[in-house]
Amino acid sequence: MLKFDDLDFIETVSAARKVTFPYIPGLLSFREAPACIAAAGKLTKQPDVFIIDGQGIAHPRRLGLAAHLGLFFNKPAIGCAKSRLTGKFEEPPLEKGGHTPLTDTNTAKRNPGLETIGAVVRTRTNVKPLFVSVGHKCTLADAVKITLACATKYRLPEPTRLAHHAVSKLRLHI
DNA sequence: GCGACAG
DNA sequence: ATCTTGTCGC
Repeated sequence: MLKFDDLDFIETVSAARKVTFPYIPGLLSFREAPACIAAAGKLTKQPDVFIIDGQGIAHPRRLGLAAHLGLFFNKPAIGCAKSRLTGKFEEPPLEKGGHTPLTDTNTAKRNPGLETIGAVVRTRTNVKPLFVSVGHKCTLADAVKITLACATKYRLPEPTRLAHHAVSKLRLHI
């Protein structure tokens, strides 16, 4: 967990769980959520917003890992995925901060038609964009702003980058 | 039936 | 995700 304004380190928590479900596109929550929930339960302070390595509502059924966890925690959550699961988009400008909408066809009888489900965001100039989407309790505009605010020198936002780093170190002890 | 497919 | 060497660009 990091402090939002200056990205100062606050704490790192982790949890190890045996995999009980395979990776199936669209069903990532069933594989990842248990460990995520266990780890979050160890936090000594509650975060204001979760940045999740996966999709929010940019999901075939609008319920990606970030949406799932946000609902479970009843906290704001942002889906920050490294690649696309569903939806169409135009390549965003190559400069950091450039972004285009991620759209998908909604087949629900309520509001059929094209729907914006996320944003394709360039978090670093000339580098592959990230797929940002609302997870829970936030707007897409804020999700993009927060993602960019956390992406300083690298492609991935700092919280995600530090988490990957922490996991790599933990795996050495196994 | 044929592609697409978060991590 | 993981395997895996050299290489391209700022």
